[in-house]
Amino acid sequence: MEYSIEDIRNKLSEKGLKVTPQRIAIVDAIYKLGSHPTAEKIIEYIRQSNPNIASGTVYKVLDTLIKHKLIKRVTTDKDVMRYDGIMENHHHLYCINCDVIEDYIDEELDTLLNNYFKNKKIEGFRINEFMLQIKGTFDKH
Amino acid sequence: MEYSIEDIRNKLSEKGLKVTPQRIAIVDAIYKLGSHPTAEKIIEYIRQSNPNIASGTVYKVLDTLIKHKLIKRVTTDKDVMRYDGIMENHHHLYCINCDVIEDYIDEELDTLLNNYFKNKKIEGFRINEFMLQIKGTFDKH
DNA sequence: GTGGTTGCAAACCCTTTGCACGGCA
DNA sequence: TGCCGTGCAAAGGGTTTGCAACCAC
Repeated sequence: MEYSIEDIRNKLSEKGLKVTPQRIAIVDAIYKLGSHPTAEKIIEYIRQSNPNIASGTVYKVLDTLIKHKLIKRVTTDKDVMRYDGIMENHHHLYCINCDVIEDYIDEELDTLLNNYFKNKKIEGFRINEFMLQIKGTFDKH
Repeated sequence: MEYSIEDIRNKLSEKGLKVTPQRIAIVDAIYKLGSHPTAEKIIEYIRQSNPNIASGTVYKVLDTLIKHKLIKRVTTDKDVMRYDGIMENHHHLYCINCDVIEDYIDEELDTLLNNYFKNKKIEGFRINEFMLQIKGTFDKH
């Protein structure tokens, strides 16, 4: 992903959020870490350059970012939360053996699903978005 | 879902698990409660008829049932775990406003996805199964 | 200036663990 | 009888909360 700190500042102020060093560092960490980090990984990364950040702050900022749709939570069946900086609709590959989660972007698939549900309504339910979870194994493991 | 206690006893012993009242009660609770209950809901339900069951026991049994593929964990972006007694491949409808999760069974969709990924391989990844998460709102809410 | 943010530490809550007792095979 | 499963209570660990100090705007 290509981005600059200035981009992050802009994203924050567009949402009416105060631009603080902590918030910049957290968004930056999520982008840099890439692989759907846990809060712990984010804290660990930020403390390299900013040892004084409080973990409570990180959790609060993550919540704020989610509320303002700057990041998403990744759904898993584990009890630690993971975060995702990509806001465009996309899908995920889950490894059965380890806890790697990779992004899967496939516009052809999106079209297929959109067309399918354009005709096939689900009674009593209004669809907002969908996300395919693909479980399997990475060859490299 | 149609089932009897005898069915549950059979499922347990088929997997080589000892048939205990607690295990029967837990599987029965998941089937009866239906709507992807949390551990807390399961405990609450069972205590109506069996007030002495320990919560530790419930968690241990749930783990055992998952390991032996009698139930599944439902993936969410919340920090409480939820459980699902349906083992056949199926999808889920997630309500954006509340925490209702409903099953969505659609064989036509399964066929569509299977055919799509029969041709379109994902490089470096071997697909085991997929599950579509459909987010939106229920009219009734 | 002032209201939103941060740091800190304690509280929370769901889940896990250890161990002795109990009950299914 | 042997061993797996249960109850109990304590520990664990990720996340949330309260409050005073701070700092973007």
